[in-house]
Amino acid sequence: MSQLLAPQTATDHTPRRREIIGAAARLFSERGYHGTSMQHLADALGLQRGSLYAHIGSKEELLFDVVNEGADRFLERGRAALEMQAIASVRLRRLLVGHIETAIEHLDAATVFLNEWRYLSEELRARVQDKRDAYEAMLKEIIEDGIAQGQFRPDVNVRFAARLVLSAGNWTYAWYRPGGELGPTEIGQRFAELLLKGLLQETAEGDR
Amino acid sequence: MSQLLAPQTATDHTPRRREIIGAAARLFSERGYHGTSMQHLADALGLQRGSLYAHIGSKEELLFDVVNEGADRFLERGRAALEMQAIASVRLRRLLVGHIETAIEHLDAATVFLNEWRYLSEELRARVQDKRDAYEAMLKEIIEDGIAQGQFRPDVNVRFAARLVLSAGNWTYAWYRPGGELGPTEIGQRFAELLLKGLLQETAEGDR
DNA sequence: CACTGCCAAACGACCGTTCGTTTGGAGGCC
DNA sequence: GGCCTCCAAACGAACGGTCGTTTGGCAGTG
Repeated sequence: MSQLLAPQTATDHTPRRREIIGAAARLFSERGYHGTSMQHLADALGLQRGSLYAHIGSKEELLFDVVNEGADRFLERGRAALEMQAIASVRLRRLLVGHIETAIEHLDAATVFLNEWRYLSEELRARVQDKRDAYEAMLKEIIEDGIAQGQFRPDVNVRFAARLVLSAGNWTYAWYRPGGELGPTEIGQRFAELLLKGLLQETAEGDR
Repeated sequence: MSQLLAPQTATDHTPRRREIIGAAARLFSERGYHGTSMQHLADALGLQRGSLYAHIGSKEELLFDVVNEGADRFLERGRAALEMQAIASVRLRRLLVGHIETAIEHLDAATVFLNEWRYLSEELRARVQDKRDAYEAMLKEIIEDGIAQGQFRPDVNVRFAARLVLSAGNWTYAWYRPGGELGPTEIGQRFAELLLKGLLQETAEGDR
């Protein structure tokens, strides 16, 4: 009965399977999907190659689990930002901070989500693409609100602004290394600040 | 004699080898390095697997050629922006526009440079890392100049600002598809505009 | 006794690389 | 022109090894 109420959200993965997905996330992010063999994965878990197939259907299914889980985490945070009762800049800030927090707190899964999803077969990739599109739509909606409310410049191209925000968040995995001076939240705040206010001094108008 | 004057710059690759590197760039960017077999590459060139080894040393050497060539193109453009006689915002704009132009005009090589370089062996990867560091240093220098000259906000963190600019440029490969409405130059200009001026209206001061 | 979780072995396919040989010209010499 | 030499380019078979996946059995637990 409670299964019916939570049909898709609570992925009914057995504990052992969750361990395997976690190990796969780490290996896929380090070595890439094609660079990771089932032997690597089995070694990391201390068992034989073939034994994995008692828990999973295929290597690709494993990739999908990692990628899909990553997508869901971003979506969840995005939805929270979208539904805030606040002006656009605050919601945008929340989205970007949430994005970077998610990317860093689950660095392996986020890396796989961003880098390796394209190796999914067409059908599975399409399901991930839908979630990406939905996320981007949320971001655009916030930016459009900001323009309509007169808080953002009226001449900004919504699509480009959204891409810039996503670029800031999506490239994090490429340079972030644990143990840095700043935590995920502070990193997100600083990027949001820069994106909102820009590099130029407000008084400087010498630029074209 | 003239060989001695240009010892390293003019990569002395035979024409056939250049074809192979080009095909490798395309395949590596599409399927990933580990997802591309020598059979794939041979098929794309219309010859046998083993015949490739008359022209190249190894698969990894091929990856290095693609990645290194990509790095050199970015460096060249960065140097041009750094040496401009102009205020910081103009030089920053030039760097970002050049970056995106390079990324799009050589989309395959740029994708491989950004995504697949980490699969190089330690020694080769280090040589690429040096070029990346040099490029980032150029960008930081421009930003520092902008602050020193009073054109950029004095409170911007140089490292973060540089990362934001690089994020904008480096994520391009992930969404750009040929045949869009805007060309590389216009895309770079718009990103630069957004990064310099920010999203907020100048009059809006309600945001913390 | 049934069930889980894993092992050990095997499957055919494909991996990157090596190697001896063949091919089609280009250039020098009579 | 006819002949010989040389060479770059590619072939096609083979190397040892690894790939992802399947299968049958066995020990341990409820």
